[in-house]
Amino acid sequence: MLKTRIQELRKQNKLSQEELALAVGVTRQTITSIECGKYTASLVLAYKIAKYFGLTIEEVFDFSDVEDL
Amino acid sequence: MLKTRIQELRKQNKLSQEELALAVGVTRQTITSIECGKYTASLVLAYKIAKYFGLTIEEVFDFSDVEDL
DNA sequence: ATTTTTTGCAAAGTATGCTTGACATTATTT
DNA sequence: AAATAATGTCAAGCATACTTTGCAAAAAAT
Repeated sequence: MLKTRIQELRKQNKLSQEELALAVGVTRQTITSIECGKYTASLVLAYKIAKYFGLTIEEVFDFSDVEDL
Repeated sequence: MLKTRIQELRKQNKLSQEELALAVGVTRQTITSIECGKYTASLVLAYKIAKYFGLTIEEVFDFSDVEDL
């Protein structure tokens, strides 16, 4: 499962899960599940979250555990 | 549906769909479907494809049509 | 021109992302 | 201390990513 900086970024910006969810057009449970590692965000959702924080996808999601090509 | 530069990058590198598929660990049909816009790649697959070409996700996938936040 | 490689497509099935609704626990506020 | 806000979780269901097999057409190679 991918690690993410979402929780860290959210707290830096004093943002609740619900506010972020609303901003990127998903439900709060979706944000919770991604933060807690239940599943990986879709590409479009990953983009929306990164853009919301003014970052790239690679800056928000940690791909270091993805098996080598 | 997201536009991608996959086909363009593949041809620049003289790579068949099957070779790319093998390299990133999916089937040929998955590459075809993504190139033809049948569906959007998952986040991890998007990363693997971008990394294969030595690019970032944002350089391979075109998010300009994703609705504004 | 014939063979071989590459590509597009279709249908059925499995796996995973996301929703809805609801409840319990932990912060935070007053 | 009591009320409110924020978070984690569970289950059922829908939507979409991906697989498998197989066939047909287009492109490339011989």
